[in-house]
Amino acid sequence: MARTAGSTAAETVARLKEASLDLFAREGYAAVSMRAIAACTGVQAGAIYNYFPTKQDILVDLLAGHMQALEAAWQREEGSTLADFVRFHVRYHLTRPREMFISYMELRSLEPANFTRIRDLRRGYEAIPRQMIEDGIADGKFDVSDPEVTTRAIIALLNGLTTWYREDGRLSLGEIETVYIRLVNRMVGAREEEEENV
Amino acid sequence: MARTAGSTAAETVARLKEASLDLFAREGYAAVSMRAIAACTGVQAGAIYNYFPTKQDILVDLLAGHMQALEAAWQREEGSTLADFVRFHVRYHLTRPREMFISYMELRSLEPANFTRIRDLRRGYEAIPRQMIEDGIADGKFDVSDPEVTTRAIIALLNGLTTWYREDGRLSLGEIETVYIRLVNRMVGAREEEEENV
Amino acid sequence: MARTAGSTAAETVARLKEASLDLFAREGYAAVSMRAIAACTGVQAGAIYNYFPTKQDILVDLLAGHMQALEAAWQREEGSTLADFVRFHVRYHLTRPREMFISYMELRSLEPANFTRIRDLRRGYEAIPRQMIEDGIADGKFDVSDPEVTTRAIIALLNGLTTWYREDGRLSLGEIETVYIRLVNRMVGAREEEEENV
Amino acid sequence: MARTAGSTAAETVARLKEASLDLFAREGYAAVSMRAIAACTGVQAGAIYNYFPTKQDILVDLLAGHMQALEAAWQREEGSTLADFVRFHVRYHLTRPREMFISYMELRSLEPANFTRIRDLRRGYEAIPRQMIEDGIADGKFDVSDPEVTTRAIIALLNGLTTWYREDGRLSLGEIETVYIRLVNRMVGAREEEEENV
DNA sequence: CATGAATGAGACTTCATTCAT
DNA sequence: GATGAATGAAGTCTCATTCAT
Repeated sequence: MARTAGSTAAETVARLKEASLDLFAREGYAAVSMRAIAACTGVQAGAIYNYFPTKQDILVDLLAGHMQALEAAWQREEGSTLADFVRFHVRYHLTRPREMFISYMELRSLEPANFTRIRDLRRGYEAIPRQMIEDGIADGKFDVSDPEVTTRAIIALLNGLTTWYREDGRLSLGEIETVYIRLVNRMVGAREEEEENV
Repeated sequence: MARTAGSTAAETVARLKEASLDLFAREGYAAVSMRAIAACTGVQAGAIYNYFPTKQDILVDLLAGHMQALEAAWQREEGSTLADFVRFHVRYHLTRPREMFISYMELRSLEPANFTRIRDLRRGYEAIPRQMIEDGIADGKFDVSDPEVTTRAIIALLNGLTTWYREDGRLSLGEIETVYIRLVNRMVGAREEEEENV
Repeated sequence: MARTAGSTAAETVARLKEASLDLFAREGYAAVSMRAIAACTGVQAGAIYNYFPTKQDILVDLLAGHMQALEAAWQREEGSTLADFVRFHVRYHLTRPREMFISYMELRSLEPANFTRIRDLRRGYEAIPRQMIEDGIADGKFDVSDPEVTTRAIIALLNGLTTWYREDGRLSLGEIETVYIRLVNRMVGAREEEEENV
Repeated sequence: MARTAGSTAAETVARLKEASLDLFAREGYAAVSMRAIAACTGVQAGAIYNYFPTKQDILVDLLAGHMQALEAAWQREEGSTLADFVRFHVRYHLTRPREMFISYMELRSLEPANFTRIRDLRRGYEAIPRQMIEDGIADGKFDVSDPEVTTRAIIALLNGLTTWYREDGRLSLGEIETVYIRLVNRMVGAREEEEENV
C-alpha cells in the first residue's frame, strides 16, 4: 500500500529510533527483532529498510548519535574542573538513561568496523576526565596513588549509574549530582576546600 | 550411539558450562545458539538436552552457581570490615571476570521467575557492604552525606571492574586491590588512620 | 514532482525497455527486480508503473515486440530460399543477441495467456524455414532422412548462436553467415551447385 | 519434531535433489523457492539445510554431479569417432533432459567461484568433439571451411536438443541419434562411405 | 507524471527443541 | 547417553505493487 496519510519520513525515522532505543535498552540488541521494532512503530518490518539498510545500522546510528551529542553538549558547557565534568556527566546521563545504558552495553554487538568507530568516539569523551585527573595530579591539586586505576575506577563509577538508576527513583537529580561530585573529589584526594566549593 | 569413551556426565556438564560461560560473556546470551555451545563442546546440539532442559536453564545454572559460590567464599573469608569486603570482592572477581560480567549483564535475559531468584541472591550479597556502610555511619567511623547513593555508587564502582579489567593487563591483582580499598575508604570518609591500616 | 526536464514518455519507455532487456538477458527475468530496472534507468521503482502495469508486461512487451519486428523484417527482405533465410536470421540476430536470448530463454517465465501468445508468434516465424525444407524435399532439391528432426535441428542450430556469440568475438558477421549457410545446406543435403550459389 | 519414522539421510537427499532438478528445469533456479523444494519433498524448508548449506549449493551439486557423471560415462563408452561421440551425447542426454537443460541454462545463476568450476568441467567435455573435429580436418577426413565456427555450431546443435526434445515426443531415441549423426557428418563434410558406416 | 513511504507477502536462513534410532 | 533428522516458528531482508503527495 502507499503512504499512510499524513506520515512523513522525519516522523517515521524518529519513531523508529525511539522504539529501537527503548527495546535495545530493555531487552538487548540481539534479543530485539525488526518485527518488534516495527510493531512498536506502527509500520511493517519491511518499511524500516526505507530508512536503515540493516538492523546493525540502527544501533550504530543510536550510538554514534549519542556520543556526538554528548561531546557537543560538553563543548557548550564550558566547564573546566573535574567537578564540572562530573556534574555535567551525571546530569546529562540521568536524563538519558537508555542512551547511557546501550552505549556501554551494546558495544559488543557491533561489527568490527562499527565497533572501532564508536570506541574511538568513547575514548575521545573519556579523555576529558582522564586529562583532568592527570593535570590535577601534576599540579599537586590531587593526591592519587595509581592514576591509571583511579581514572578507570572513576569512569566505571560514572558509567555505573546505568546499573541502578531508574527515573522513578526517589532520589533527585541534584542530590545524585552532589553526592557523585563529593565522591569523585574524595577519590582523587582533592582538598576539602575545593570540595566545598562545588 | 553409546557414550563416548572416557566421558562422564559430570565432565560433559562441566564442558557445557565452561563453553556457555565463555560464549555468553563474549557474545551475550541472546546471540549464542545451542549449536554454538555444542560446537565448542564437541557434543551434538540435541545432546545438551540430556543435561539442561532449556537454554535458559544453562544461564540460570551459571548465575545461581556463581552467586552461591560467591556468598560461600565470603563466609569462609571471615572478614569484618568494609576494607576486607572490598579486598575479597576484587580478588574474587578478578579471577572470574566472565562470571562477574554475565552476572550483571544477563539479568535481563532471565524469565521472570528466574530473574526474581537471581536478583534475590544478588541483593543478599550486596546487603553485606550496605550493612557495613550503614553500621560505619552509625558508629561514626564513616562520614557520608547520602548513604543510599554512596552505597550504590560503591557497588557500581566494584562491578565496574568488569568493564575495563583484562587478565593480561599490566596491573597486578594486588595493586588493584590496594587502590580500590583506598578509593572506597575515601568515598565513605573513613579516617586516614584506618585507611593506612588496610 | 513535475516531469524531469527534457524527458518524454516515449524516451522513458525506451530507457525502461533497454534496461529491462539488458538485465533480463544477463540475469534472467526472475532474478531482476523492479528496483534494479529503476536503478539502471534513473527512475523510481514506482514510476515504472506509469508505463507498464506489471513486471510481466515488460517482458511480454519485449518478446512480442521482438517477434513482430523479426517477422516484419523478413517480409521486407523478400528472400525465397533457405539460404536467404539463414543469412537473414543470422544477420538479424547477431545484431540483437539479447533479444534472441530472452526470446527463447524466458518463455517459461510467461504466464499462461502470455505464453500462448508469444509461442504462436514463434511458431509463425519458425514455419518459414519449416515450409522451405518441406518444399525442398518435395521438389527433390533436398535430401533428408527425417524432415521433422532435421527441421528442429536446424532451428536449434540457428538459435544456438545465442549460446556462444559475443559481439567482441573475432569472427565477422559475414563469416558466420557464410559458414552457417554452408552448414545448413549440407544438413539438408542441398546439391553442391546450389551451395556455391549462396 | 524428531526424525520421521523410517526416514534416512540418503533418501531425503535423493528426494531433495530430484525435486530441485525438476523444479529448476521447469521454472528456473531463481524462480524456485526453498519452500517449494521442501513442499515437493515432504519436509520443512529448514530441514533442507541439514543437507545443503545454501540454495546455491543444491544447484552446484546438481551441475557438478551431472558433468562428472557425463564425463565418466564417456570414458566407459570407449568411443573414438565423432559419430561415436554424437551417438553417445544424444543418447545420454535424451534420457536426462532436465540435467541437460539446467546444465546450460543455469550457468548464469552461479556465483563466480562456482561458475568457474562448472564452466571448466564443461570445457573439458566439449574439448572432446573439438579435438575430434580438429584431428579429422588435419587428417583430411573432414572438409570444413571454418573449424572454429563449425565446432561451435555442432556443439550448439547438440545442446539445442534441449530446446525442443520432450520425452513424450513421438520420435524414438534411436531415430534422433541416427539423424543427428548424419547431420553432424554432413556438417564436417565427412565422406559418404564413412557416413554409411555409422 | 514522479516521488517516496508503505504494504503484505514471501525470500533465504537459523533457531530452540524433539525424538526415532 | 548420544546422534542426527526433523519441526515450526521466527530471524533479517527483498519484492512487486500501491497511492498520498
